[in-house]
Amino acid sequence: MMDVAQHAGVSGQTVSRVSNGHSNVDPATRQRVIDSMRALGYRPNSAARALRLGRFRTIGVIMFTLRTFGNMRTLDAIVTEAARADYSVTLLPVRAATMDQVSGAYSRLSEAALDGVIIIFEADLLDEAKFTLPPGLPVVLIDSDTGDEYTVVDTDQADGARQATEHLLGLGHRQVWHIAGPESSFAAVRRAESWRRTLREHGIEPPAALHGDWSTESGYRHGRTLGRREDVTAIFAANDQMALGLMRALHELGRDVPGDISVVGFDDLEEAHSFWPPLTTIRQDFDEVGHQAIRKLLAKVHSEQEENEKIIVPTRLIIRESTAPAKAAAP
Amino acid sequence: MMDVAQHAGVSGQTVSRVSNGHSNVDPATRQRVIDSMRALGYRPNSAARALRLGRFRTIGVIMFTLRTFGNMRTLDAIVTEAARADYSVTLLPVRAATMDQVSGAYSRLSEAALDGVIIIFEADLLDEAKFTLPPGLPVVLIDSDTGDEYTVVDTDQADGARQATEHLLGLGHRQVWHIAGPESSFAAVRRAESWRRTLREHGIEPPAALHGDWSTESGYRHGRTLGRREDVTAIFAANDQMALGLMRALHELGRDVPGDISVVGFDDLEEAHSFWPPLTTIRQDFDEVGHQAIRKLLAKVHSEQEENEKIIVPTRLIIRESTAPAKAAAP
DNA sequence: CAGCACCATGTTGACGTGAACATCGGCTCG
DNA sequence: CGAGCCGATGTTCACGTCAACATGGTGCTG
Repeated sequence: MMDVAQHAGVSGQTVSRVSNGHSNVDPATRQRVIDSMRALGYRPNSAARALRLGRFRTIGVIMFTLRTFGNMRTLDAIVTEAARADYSVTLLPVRAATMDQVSGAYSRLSEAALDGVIIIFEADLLDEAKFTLPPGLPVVLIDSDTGDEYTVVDTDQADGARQATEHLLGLGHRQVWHIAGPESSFAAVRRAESWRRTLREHGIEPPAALHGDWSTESGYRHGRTLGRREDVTAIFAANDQMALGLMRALHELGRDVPGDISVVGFDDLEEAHSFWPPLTTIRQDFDEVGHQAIRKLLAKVHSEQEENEKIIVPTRLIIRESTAPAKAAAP
Repeated sequence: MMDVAQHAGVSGQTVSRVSNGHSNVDPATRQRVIDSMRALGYRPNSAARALRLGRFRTIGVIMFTLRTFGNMRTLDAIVTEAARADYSVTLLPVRAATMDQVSGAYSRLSEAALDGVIIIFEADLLDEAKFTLPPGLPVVLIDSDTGDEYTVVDTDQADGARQATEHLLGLGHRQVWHIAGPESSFAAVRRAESWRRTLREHGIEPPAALHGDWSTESGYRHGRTLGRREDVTAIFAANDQMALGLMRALHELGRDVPGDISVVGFDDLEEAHSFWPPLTTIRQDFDEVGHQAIRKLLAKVHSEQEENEKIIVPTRLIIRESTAPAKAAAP
């Protein structure tokens, strides 16, 4: 900075003012400084700036894996939204649920240059991790369980599962089976609970849920089982990938979708409309989740005095060709 | 830091030594300092540290979109590998190819606290962007075009396309059609070129490639066209998503895969093995790409004196059920 | 026992920036 | 025409850390 100042024949402070776009600088001087910055290839040192200001203009995102569609889309939305506010996003991966890993993330976290963090995290792991979150660091949780301890942005999983189930019931199906996600997933548990509740509200006793692990493979496995049962006519899978595996199993078993069995997924993958048949599913609004998460987090960062709140982002049923009215039942 | 020093009755320097794990500290003193750090909730200030050391332990990743499978997997690998070396990863999204966006990325980049950047970027855009890359910042390119200007980690697109094409020819198909990616994509162009070259090497004059935009939708569109042609028996799609859309179109047209038409994709999506039918495709080793990119970048960061080089990561044909021998041709 | 090496710890200063305050000159207004 | 004000610019200092050097004490060697 001093080099630029000398080159332009001004003081360092004036350079600082130009580089921060402050008002009280003579246009001629400003131009001279800008030219000098160009000439000398000056880049402000963000470490010094952060040190001086106590702010980093960076937020951290803690997540287990990038390999799921939902996490990726959420991250994408967060990054986009953060960039709009001129914040950078730093990724803090946590590989596994071991205590080692969590404290590893902690040591990185505690040293990281962050103004706040967004956590996309299965609930049960948060219990271990929360002890180690640096105090005073603003936090927003996405799709996770918590008391009033944090601000949470939450997709309306329950309503999505209800819509899926009622869609199938509305088509005349007498029972809806469910391929759930892993029991360790908060989202999966809520989808399963809502499915169960919705059936009961319609006077139907739900069968046992089959638990998968979100993978197509697990959907396929359960599909091999369900597909052999003549009484199964409607299946709600807790995500699109399991629905895909499920449909593959049904194809192999010669069961027609939707002729024999209707299938609903959850997520609305980019590809879902090109599955065979195109998949009826529940669309999540990841962009909105990311948007709200950043909005709330930055509010906390700037004002220090934000109440914790819970934001619910709605889901929407997308009807395609994998669902059809139930065949008339034998009287 | 001074608070901790006072609390432990030592000097700031000793606290610094403890916090950096330096050797020459009496175990008793070290313990006292650690206790004080705990008691006071001390966290080292990374801005000050970065200012002092001139290093941030952070690398940037510039990319257009997180919404493609390949980018996501590559990013995942980069983050994992960086974490292993105790580096953080900051995302620098560039939305569109407009000059506005590129200079926006530049202003963020030039102010960002980075030791180096990895660019996952279509080639033609790099031309505009390269002018604005801060000089002296170590750079590694992934899957992009360049002279010797940068170090590049590159998936062996050409060999993958060759394997796909030869696999189909080996099954007895007389011609292989190709649904290519957008012409603006370097990877797409190389796959298309290699497909063309491979056919010529086998004495076959390639038909015109059909250009999609990587989306299932574009695969579907071209599938509607190709599927109507009786002479088409083998199609190589430049990614799995287009292959998926293609197969949906073929199903709709009543063409059997692989009975009537064999299909090969590229990428090996997590879901590809559950497509209907399970997709024969080319697997890319994203983990290796991420690993090599980080390795090379950190080498540059640490030694300043690294030659630019080009690393080629191999691809592999995964044979599933979407390809079958050609029917015996009429004599 | 003198001399010296070595270890634990303390002191000083500089990294680059921007807020707060200081200064200086010109312009307005009574 | 002088007082006061305002805008442009300069000066000083502190942010938290760590490298380099300084200090003082302990123990070993010849």
